[in-house]
Amino acid sequence: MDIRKVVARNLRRARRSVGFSQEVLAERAKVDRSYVSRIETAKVSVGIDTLANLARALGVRPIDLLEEP
Amino acid sequence: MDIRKVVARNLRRARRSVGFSQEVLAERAKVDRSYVSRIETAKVSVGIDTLANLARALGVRPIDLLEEP
DNA sequence: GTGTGACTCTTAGTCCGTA
DNA sequence: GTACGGACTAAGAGTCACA
Repeated sequence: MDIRKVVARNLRRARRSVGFSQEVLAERAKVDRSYVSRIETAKVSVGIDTLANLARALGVRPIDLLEEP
Repeated sequence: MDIRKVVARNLRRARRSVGFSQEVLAERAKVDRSYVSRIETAKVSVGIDTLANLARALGVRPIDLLEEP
C-alpha cells in the first residue's frame, strides 16, 4: 500500500480518537490546517520533521503513523 | 531524541547490515548518493516517499527506520 | 469542519566537484 | 567509500480565499 495513504489513514484515525478537528491539530502541531487536510488526503509526501510534530501533538509516536493495516 | 537522528542511525545500520555502500543504496532507491549522506548525517528532513523507497531498497519496512532505541 | 486552487517561500533532492 | 560545498530544479510547507 502507498505509504502516503497509510499515513493519511493513521493520522486521521489518531486525530479522531483524541477528538481533535483538523483545525485543533493544526494549531497544536503548528502547521496550517489546509496542510493537515492535504496529508490526510494523501496529496503530499510529508517530511519526517512535520510527521514528528503531528505525532507529538496527538500524543502518539511517529512510528504509530506508519503502522500498516 | 531528534527524529532525524533516529532515521539517520537506523538507515545506516540497516544499510550496513545488508552490506550496501551509500552509492549502491542510492542507485537502488533511485536517489542521489549525496542525499543518502545527508540523511545519514541528519542534515535533512527526508520525505515519507523517499523514506519508503530507501526502506524497500534495503528490504526493511519504513517503520523499521523510525524505531527508537 | 473539510477539501482544493493559486500563490509564495523554503527546503528536499540532483548534479557537479573536491577533500 | 564518505562528507561537504555550490548551483541548480522539484516539491514540501505556509498563507489565504472559496465552495
